[in-house]
Amino acid sequence: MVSTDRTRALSFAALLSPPFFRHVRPLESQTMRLSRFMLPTLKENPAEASIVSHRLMLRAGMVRQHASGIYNWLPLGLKVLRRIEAIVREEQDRTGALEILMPTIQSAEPWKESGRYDDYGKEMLRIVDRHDVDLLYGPTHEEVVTDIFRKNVGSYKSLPLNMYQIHWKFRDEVRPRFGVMRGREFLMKDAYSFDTSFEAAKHAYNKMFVAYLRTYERMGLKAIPMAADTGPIGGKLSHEFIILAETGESAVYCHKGLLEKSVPKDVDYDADLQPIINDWTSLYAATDEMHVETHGVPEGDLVAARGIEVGHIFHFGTKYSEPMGATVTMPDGTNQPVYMGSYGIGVSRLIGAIIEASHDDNGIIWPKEVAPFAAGLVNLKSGNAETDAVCADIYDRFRARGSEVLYDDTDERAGAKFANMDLIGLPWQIIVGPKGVAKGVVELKNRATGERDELSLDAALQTVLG
RNA sequence: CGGGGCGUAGCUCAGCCAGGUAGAGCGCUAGCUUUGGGAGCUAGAAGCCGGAGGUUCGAAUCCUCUCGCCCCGACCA
Repeated sequence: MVSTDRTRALSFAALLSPPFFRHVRPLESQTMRLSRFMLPTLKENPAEASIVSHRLMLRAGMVRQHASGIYNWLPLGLKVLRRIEAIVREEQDRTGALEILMPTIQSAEPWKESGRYDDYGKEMLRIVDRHDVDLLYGPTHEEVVTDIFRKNVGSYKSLPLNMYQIHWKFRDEVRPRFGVMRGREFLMKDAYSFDTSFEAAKHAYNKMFVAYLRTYERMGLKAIPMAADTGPIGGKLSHEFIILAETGESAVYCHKGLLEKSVPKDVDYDADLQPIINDWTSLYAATDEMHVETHGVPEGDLVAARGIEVGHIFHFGTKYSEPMGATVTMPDGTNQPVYMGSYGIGVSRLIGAIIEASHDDNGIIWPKEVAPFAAGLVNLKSGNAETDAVCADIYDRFRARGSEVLYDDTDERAGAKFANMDLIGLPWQIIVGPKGVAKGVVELKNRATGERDELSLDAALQTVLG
């Protein structure tokens, strides 16, 4: 039967009725009970994973591989991804950058204009639609954002401008590996700055530089900016942000003083940031391909290590604005190509990097800021009236505070519960057993240090919630 | 893209060389016992042995082709 306007109107109304909105639920009704959660943990190491972060992400039930270099994000993994995204977003917003969302599937046209359609090579996944139009799954977005700019911005008065997005990209890597650290599909924050002069663009670059330092620090990481090769994006000024980790994919070198530097707090992004940049770039730091013998660092002060690239910033001037005609009218009436930069953070890769930097033999150790739950609540004897009651109370109090706790209300044995909690790495474990309850205490375990303390319920909550 | 390896139950793997009707451990289901660091016993469910051809009375096993995945290197957020 063909739907009439009337039936269509009715069904649309039905969509607006309350049941349709049931998925939009306040925190209080989200389930954080393990018995209702999907957490497919693995006791054994999957054969497909060789490095520790990949193994732990699979074992902790965070991700599952869908195809080579392409992953499904399960509930626990998605929670971490969202937390990292939120930190990145906050720090970008703080600089005055504006969030937008560009398509994953792009037209080949602007790429033909910039010349990169031919230059990019096989890493670009090319698609032809039914009308024989050339499309591609975006590996990056300089062309698209430049197109947005030229069609919508025409005056120097609109600058400076920085647009960013947090979105999925695809690069058809020859050899995907290391789980989400080197996947083909990955979540990336990419920002693009537009300015009227080289000097102004330098300031835009510096803002991102500082924002990156802050972003990584909030995730519990020590990232070191290193002079970098600009690669196919082009330009002269570029830094990679590197996390030191044994399993890093490239060799890196830096002065040990960089490991001690502190990250600026309460930054005024309108002020001159050059002193901060100078401070961070005054000491030698370079990736393998930029490393030189004439670095001048005393033997004992040079750190040679392996690193994971978690961010890359470029200033490339008019490389795209010129061929694509992205110009603004200046005060004197002339039209001038804009000076651009682009700034990437590998959001999904960061999860792997954080685990590489923070784990032990028992599993992941999440830094507080990115942990999927603030704490785990372990009922050692589910079904016991006393422990059930205490756990229900704790669970409710967390929810009342708007904080998330993962309540293991299953009837697994204690050992299995402990092992699982250690594996998924929540910062705190609140352990409730019959003996403790009889004494009026719960046990609080710090995942990172392994310390366990018997505390009153209030003291435990105070420690976890702060 | 060069080189190597592997596809058998949800996971880890045995069986393949020397063809004969599919196995173990873990996990899962049920019951009993157990209960503070991945428990024990009993009973179960679960696999077109990656796919397609071929050889053979008979193929997980031999041959050919194909698809997928992993590892090492060269390349990349």
